[in-house]
Amino acid sequence: MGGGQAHVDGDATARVLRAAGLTITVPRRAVFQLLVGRERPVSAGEVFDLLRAGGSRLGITSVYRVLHSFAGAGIVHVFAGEEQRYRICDPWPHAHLVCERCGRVIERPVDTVRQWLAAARQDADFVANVERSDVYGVCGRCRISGQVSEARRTSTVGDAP
Amino acid sequence: MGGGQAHVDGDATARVLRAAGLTITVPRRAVFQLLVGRERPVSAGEVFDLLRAGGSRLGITSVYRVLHSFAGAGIVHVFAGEEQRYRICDPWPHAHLVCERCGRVIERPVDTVRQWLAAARQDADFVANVERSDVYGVCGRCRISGQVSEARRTSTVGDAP
DNA sequence: GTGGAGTTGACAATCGTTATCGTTAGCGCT
DNA sequence: AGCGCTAACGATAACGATTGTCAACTCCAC
Repeated sequence: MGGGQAHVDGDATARVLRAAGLTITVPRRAVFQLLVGRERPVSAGEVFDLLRAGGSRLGITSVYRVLHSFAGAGIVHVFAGEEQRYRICDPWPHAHLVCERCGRVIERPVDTVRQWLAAARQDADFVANVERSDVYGVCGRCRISGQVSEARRTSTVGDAP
Repeated sequence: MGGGQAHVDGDATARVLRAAGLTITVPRRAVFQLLVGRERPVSAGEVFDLLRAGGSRLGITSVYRVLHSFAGAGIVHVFAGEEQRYRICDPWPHAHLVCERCGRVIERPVDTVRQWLAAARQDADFVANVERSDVYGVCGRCRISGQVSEARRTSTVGDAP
């Protein structure tokens, strides 16, 4: 236990929040740090449970408020479903590829999907908003391992540092 | 008031339901006929309200049950969101293009989007499930008219025959 | 350190959806 | 056409996720 990369990103969190135009508060730091590094989106309830388990006193109402402020500032993406799930996302334009097996999300720059844009426009006179369109499928990891897990339904602890 | 094409499709409805392996009941006929021909998905609440306005005594519970049976049989597609919305869809493999302006849904055969499949697979080692991935964007009609309506949020009466 | 605006926390209310259960109706069979 | 079994229905209550309210509390500029 020497030099310590313990909470080195404490300031990085502040930097992200400030850049997003949000004031820096304890709840926002807590939620952001819980979200950072996770591949799978988590629900508000999961955020609440995980924070409580970690000793936080944050209320469920505040969890929702914080997540909304993040979504409004564009630093998290909201995934629709029976319950909404949240995940930190990059500031630049990108598409979301959601694995149906393991639930993890892959972000790819919009440039990559220009072919789809072109095809849709030509075929259906439709200009796709790739950033808003979550694409479901199977990621390379799961295709290889052929696993069966349900994902997006089971708890998702143990995916972030 | 002559020959009458009044309820000519009464039997067509029955044919669809039977082909889907569902028994034919009054509530299922009513919901199906309300859904048929609509470009925009409707919520369970809207189905309920519209049917009630039309004199039906169908309960909200039954609306959900009927919609679920339709979804299970594959004759409607469920659109995720704050509230779920339902729309009749074709039996063959297809992608859904959802207009963010007017809310209408365009179906395109899967073949059309093979390019996207290929691009995603090569770039992210990801095999897209095009049938499950609703793509949001702006349809040709709205791009031309440049209208501002909210859609998917306002009531959607007056879109089906 | 102080003040004011923005944020938080607890509680209650709301909304969409599902479970329960007694009643009813579809439909194969006679 | 009538009978009976099973599936479907309707009303009500329950449920879970999300939002509204409002007093107490922080963040941060001064």
